[in-house]
Amino acid sequence: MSVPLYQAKAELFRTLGHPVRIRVLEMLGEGPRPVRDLLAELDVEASSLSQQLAVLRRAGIVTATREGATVVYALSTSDVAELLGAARQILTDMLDTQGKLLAELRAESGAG
Amino acid sequence: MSVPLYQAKAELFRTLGHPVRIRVLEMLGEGPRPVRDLLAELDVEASSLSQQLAVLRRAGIVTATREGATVVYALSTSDVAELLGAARQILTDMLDTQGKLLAELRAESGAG
DNA sequence: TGGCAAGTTGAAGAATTCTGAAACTTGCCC
DNA sequence: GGGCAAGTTTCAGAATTCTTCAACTTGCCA
Repeated sequence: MSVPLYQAKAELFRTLGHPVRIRVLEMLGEGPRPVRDLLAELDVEASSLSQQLAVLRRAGIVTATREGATVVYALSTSDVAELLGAARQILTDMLDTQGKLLAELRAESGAG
Repeated sequence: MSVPLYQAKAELFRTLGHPVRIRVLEMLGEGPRPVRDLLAELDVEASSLSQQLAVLRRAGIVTATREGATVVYALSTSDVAELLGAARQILTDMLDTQGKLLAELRAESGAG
């Protein structure tokens, strides 16, 4: 076996662990986009975005296609959307639980 | 808004981005486990494992319960399993694609 | 109470990752 | 060919994260 699956998973998650990269993936989830568009929405420097795109490219999560002067990025697999969805699910779950705990605490201190 | 969702997602993924933490989550996916058991399967030092467990705890992904001398860990939400499943899906997808590309290349060089 | 097993915590140095600045390609239009 | 727009690459310093070692709790049992 070359790379154990759990290590590949860890690397995949690490690759996703950056706000700009997440936003890029979310935008690409709606369809391919030229770098220019990503840049317009992201409020980061071009070189910085390029770095993050390179990270995603190296990981094989996105593909880049040159069309004349512009470069268009796209998801390599649409499964990425599910991953992001699962993450959102977990986060809302956790926020929910926290909210309930807070409410209980408030109720207790009100009653006690 | 306190923390933007995309940033929370990035932090969540970053939290998962470590081989030991992945393996711990996979084991906990089968049910709660005392640290001792995790340690037995993982081939890392106790203090190192403890560090990684602390990362997962701080992120709210797992919970720790003391039972006498032993500490038992469990997933805070079973949604984590889906996240890991989605990751596996992406990886097998990508390996698959790569495999096909390799096969095509071999076919071409064989034919050419 | 002493001692051991089970974990956790703190800290320092090594290794990675981030960020922004500057330089470098490519393609296009004049 | 000259110049500009669109991206990428390289690099150095700052910030994070990892790993290991040592010290510290807790609970249990003799």
